[in-house]
Amino acid sequence: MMKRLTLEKIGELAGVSRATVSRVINNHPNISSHVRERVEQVIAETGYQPNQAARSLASNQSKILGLVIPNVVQAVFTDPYYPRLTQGISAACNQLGYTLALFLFHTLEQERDAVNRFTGNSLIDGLIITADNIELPFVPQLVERGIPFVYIGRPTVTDGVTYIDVDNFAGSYNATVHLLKQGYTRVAHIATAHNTAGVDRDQGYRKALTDRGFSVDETLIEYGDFTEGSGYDAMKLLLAHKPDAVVVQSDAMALGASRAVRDADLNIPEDVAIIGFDDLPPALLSEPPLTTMRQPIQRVGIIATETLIDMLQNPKQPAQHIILPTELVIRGSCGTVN
Amino acid sequence: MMKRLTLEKIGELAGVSRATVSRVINNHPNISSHVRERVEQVIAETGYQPNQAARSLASNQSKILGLVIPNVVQAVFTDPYYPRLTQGISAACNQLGYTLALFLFHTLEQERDAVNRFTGNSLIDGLIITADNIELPFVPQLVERGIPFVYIGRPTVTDGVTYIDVDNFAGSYNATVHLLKQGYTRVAHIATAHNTAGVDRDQGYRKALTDRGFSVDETLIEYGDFTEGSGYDAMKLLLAHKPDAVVVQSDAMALGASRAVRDADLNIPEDVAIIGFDDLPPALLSEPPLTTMRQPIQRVGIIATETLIDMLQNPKQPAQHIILPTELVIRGSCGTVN
DNA sequence: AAAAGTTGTGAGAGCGCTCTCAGGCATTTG
DNA sequence: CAAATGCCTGAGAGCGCTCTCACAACTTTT
Repeated sequence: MMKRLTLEKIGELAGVSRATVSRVINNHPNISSHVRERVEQVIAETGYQPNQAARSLASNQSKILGLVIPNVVQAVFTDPYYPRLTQGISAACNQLGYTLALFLFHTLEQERDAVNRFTGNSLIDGLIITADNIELPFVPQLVERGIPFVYIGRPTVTDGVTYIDVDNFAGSYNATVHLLKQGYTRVAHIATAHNTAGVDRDQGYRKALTDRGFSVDETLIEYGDFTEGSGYDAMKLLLAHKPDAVVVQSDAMALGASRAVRDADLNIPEDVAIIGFDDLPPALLSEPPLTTMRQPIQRVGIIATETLIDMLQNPKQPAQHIILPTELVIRGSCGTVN
Repeated sequence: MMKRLTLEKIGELAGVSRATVSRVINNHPNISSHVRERVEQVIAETGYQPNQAARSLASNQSKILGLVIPNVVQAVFTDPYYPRLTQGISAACNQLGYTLALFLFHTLEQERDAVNRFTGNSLIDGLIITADNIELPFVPQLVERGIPFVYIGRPTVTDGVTYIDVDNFAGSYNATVHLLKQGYTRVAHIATAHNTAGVDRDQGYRKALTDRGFSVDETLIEYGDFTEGSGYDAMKLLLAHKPDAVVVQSDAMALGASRAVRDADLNIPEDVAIIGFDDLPPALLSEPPLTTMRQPIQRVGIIATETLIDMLQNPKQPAQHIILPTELVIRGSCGTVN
């Protein structure tokens, strides 16, 4: 157990001042190359690591980013969406020299005074907010307190908020068009409520129908909450109206829907074709494999992180709205391939 | 955007010194109650939050715990195990006033010099290490450098290492015994290699057989890697040897195994009974619902966190080995209930 | 009633870093 | 050749806390 090293000690060993060592570590220009080399050698030999707390205090930045996942209860367990997103964020953090702190809320109280954990205590430099279906009460508060953050998804109030989203409208539109082009005429929809992604996807579905000369039949639209079970229930209801295809707003619900179809002794895709949304691993394993609209989830995480760090380094720039495209992945459940 | 508050300013407003305010915040004894009240009132009115960096620097502890999940690539996406564990850890952190930092490794290089991120930079106070199947190269290094940590699972070298594990041996033993008691005579096993949990479960399976007078048939044992696909492959191989039941080391593999059974046009549990391990949500949704050995995953996370924080507060105590029990959850796939 | 112990508070020295400022030295300019 | 400019380095002042020490004001002991 060796003694704790400080800048001072490294400077002593290298025969320079603390300030110079600091410059070397922070890659300042205007350091003579032989001094830089000597200092770097001493650092390598001693395995010196700068004290983060002292750095934070002196520089007023912690190099820690916070990832906020509210509403943990349902989604996090069922859906590989969050792990995948986290994966992307973590990768970007590692690469850019940031540490990732995870904030899950387990009680309403924690959610309520969450803002205080991020305010004026120099714990985190910025936040990545993910929200599934409930608009967070603290998003406006974050704006008000001037905490830098990016939002994943599209918030209801977009003013001055930087967000990263996928093109939900186009994704749903294209999925629906794909089915229509195959000749399906009763294309149903399992939607979700209370979230902007769901609204956008719903509009994409409707627009596709009308664009291709179909009218929207409200009895062919049911709502779920992104869980497998809700997809099952919704499909049960839809089957009464004899759809020949269904566009589902998530893979998990699509899997539930196919379970309902099987339970009704119908076949996929012969009796009912199904298209999901997400392209998470379970989609591939279902029988038949699920056709789905792929979201670049991991990329969303990476871009969110990069965008946030960019905001930190260049404040005062206007809020950005980044929309990433989706991609239709055709597999067995939509009747195009056999 | 109000001015940054400091202890000094709060003291000024309350008419006391910085030291006294610090005492109030840290709940020191020997403060007169009227002073304490006045200070607390000022803090409440101003919304003052102590600067974490300064605290860390002065007190030499960051109140940040690190969660290390190596080997991300495969498991994290497929398996709700990690999200669930994280959930438990996060809950405990929130409750005990710690912040949770997440460390995922995305490259071998990151894994290799991970230790340095935790050493002598006062970033984290302690670590929670999870490992799935490969023994981490840095566990001995952590011990050597004196970084406080708890290990989730059982490490291969347990000396001086505090770990939290579930009773894998008993779980697997009891699952096997349950099938044997039902009258199944050719009970197969889908095991895993290179991890202590797998070894323990394998031994439990074998012991159960011999205890009840059966001999171990090595052709009835195949290996997977915890993924659905590997369970499918293993079961395909096993079916050649006509098992009438199978004990599987994870739910994900059990789901793969049931897919293989269905693909062979056999029925569960009539032709082959299945018992999984974990009791994660998908188990409930499979057809028939999966009988499984439940692990208290979330509790493991909570206890790991509590144990770690206890170690931080009381160093010098001996390493603890905590083993939590498992519980058999009987559903449709094992032929006991219809 | 003097000595000893308690309790509550303030002063002040760090913790290990960053960053401004000033100055030494070498190089360029008028 | 003096003056101006640029490059490199050190000194030193914080950043906002914690924690020891000292001491004043009481209370208890002898």
